[in-house]
Amino acid sequence: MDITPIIDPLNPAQREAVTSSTPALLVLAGAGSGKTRVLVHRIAWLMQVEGTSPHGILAVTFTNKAASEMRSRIENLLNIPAQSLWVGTFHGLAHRLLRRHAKEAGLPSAFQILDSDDQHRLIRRLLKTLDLDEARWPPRQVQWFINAHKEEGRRARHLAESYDPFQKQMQRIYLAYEETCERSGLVDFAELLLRAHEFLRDTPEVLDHYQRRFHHVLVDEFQDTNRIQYAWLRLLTRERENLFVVGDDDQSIYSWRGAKIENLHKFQKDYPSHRLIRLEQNYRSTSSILNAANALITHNEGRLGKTLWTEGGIGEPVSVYAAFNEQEEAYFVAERIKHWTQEGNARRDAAILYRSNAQSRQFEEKLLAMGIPYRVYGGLRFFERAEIKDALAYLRLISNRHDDPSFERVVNTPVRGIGAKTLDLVRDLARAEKCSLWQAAETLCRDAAVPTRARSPLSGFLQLIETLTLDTAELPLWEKVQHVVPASGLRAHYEKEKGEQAEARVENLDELVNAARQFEYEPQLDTELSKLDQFLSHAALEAGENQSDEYEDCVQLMTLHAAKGLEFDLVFIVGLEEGLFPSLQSLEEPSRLEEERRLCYVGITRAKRKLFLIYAETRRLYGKETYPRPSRFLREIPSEHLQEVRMRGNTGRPIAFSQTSPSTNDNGGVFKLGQRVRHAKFGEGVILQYEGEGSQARVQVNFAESGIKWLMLAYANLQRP
DNA sequence: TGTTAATAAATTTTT
DNA sequence: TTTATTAACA
Repeated sequence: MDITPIIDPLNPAQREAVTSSTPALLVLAGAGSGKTRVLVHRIAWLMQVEGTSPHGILAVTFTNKAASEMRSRIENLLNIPAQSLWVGTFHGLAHRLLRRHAKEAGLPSAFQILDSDDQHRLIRRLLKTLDLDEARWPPRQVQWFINAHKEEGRRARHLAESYDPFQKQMQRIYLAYEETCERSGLVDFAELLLRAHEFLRDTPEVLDHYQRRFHHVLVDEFQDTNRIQYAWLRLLTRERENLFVVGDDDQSIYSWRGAKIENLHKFQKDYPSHRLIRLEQNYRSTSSILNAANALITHNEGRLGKTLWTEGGIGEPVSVYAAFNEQEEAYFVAERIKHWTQEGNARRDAAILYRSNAQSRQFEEKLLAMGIPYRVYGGLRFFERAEIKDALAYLRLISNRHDDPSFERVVNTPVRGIGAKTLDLVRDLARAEKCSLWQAAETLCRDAAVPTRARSPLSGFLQLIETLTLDTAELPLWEKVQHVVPASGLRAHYEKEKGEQAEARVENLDELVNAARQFEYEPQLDTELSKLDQFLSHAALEAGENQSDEYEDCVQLMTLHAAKGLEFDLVFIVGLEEGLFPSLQSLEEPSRLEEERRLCYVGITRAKRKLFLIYAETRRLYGKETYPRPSRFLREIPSEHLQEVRMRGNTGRPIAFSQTSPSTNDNGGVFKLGQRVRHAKFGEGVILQYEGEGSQARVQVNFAESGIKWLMLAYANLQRP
């Protein structure tokens, strides 16, 4: 057998990892060091050389995108379909497991999945039912409470009795939430993992089966695993220590979502036979860029340690630009991108990375004004759109009458005269009888004591669902969807809605029919689950694309988080200011600050050829002018790795300067707007504006300690700090 | 029942 | 500044 295609494209460290005879392996893979390649080639090696059946391999990722990329790369490398291989996300695999063993795991066979939005709505409704004030028990916080406990493996009944009334109430809500989900046959994201874990843990014969079955378990982005995910991996591999993980502690940026870097240390303890291999050769960036990244990340403590290097050249220096304000920041970036494309480069190879989504606006405006096509990542995905979720809710009710969140969602959408009063009756009864909203509604419709004004629209709704069910019973999935969209009245409802968005909504509803049609051709999960139920699960588990116009050559705008795993020739990291990046909320806590630093590290290592680090001297934030200090991350990179740039064809005077004070631009060229200065008495500050000329020139300075003051330039004796 | 005015809040988001 | 939510209103 020819193993050269598996071995040849690898460097020594990669090769060591791929061919290791030790099954427990920790691959510390730096940014751009070829971690996916190692994973893919490892799997190929196991199958082709060690003769492991594809059946015996489990590969786990975090995103659907990563999973499908891995699968297709394996297929390309081996030139065979990799269907029998279990490659998927933690949630997808847990889902698969639970579908297979639904009964044994204590779930109804047609259980459905709640996404975060559904969960949030359910919690809000629950609070109302429990007659709790949302101001005191904010739904987001409740959601966080529940998910955090589930991720730690704790159910409501496991929580210790608390004397803190707040805590106590939270626990009660958690318990009630669990009951509601149970009754409605619903499972949230965290529940998928928790349930799968409990099931394996408590069902020895099944656990034994999977332990035997999976000869090798491989995990991507291991630094992002949370506690329950680790426990799940541990269960499957504890007997044979057959766990191969790839990760990078320096790129852990999701601890706020429960990711535990500690799992890397835990792995080392729990798998004593393991080997550790570092992938430090970088194939992405110039050494200028890597130097900056390496220097920055050394400011973090407790790292496993790693230094990226490259055989490639020095490349262009990393540039730092101090913009006057956020407008000028955007102008500068747009201008550079214009030159970049004029030099014959593609727009899609340029990216603007920011800390928070709100920052995208100014860049969009400038790019739009200059006629540069761009694409903003993030935002609602297809299956998360309100109109799509409405349609799915009808479909869910067709499949399962007791799906309370779906009932709530569409019982009066489109409006059919079922008001708050009527719904309260339904909810109260459901609560009293501990039954579903559907059952409660049925009972009420038979109850002569209920006024007809309330009864008839309600029974109309029940009738509608029954009719939809009957009418679509024999239809294939896509025709079911095609039938339900208009017959539910949703299409008409959105058609008569006004605004530009409404049109898109109707289009989306039509697109849902296409999505269903496409789904019909996709490979089946091996269950007796109806196609409809499979489609609904698919919709929850894979929320779909953000935007569609991927073919056009566009500048890419996204958050630093969204950029993880991507690479671009030209990268701008913008808004490098204290309080913005690092974010205000992270300044107090060292551990959160370190995460911000890792985020910056991730950003820097996205750049292949040229990197700009940009901050503004003045920034309008929440409608107020602020005078932030440049980010500490800039100071943490030694200046020999950085190069300050000024606007092209401009002797250090920002463009905005002439706009702000067109007549008074002569102060000897020493001071400019937004510049930091030091005053003997008032300390450090920033120049806001000035007026007058020569000996009459006055400047307004915002001092950190003393506030905003006007000073005569001639007497103030301002220094550059 | 849907619209409007006031008020509060304000990261990051793989599933 | 924008955005979401809520209370008051027609």
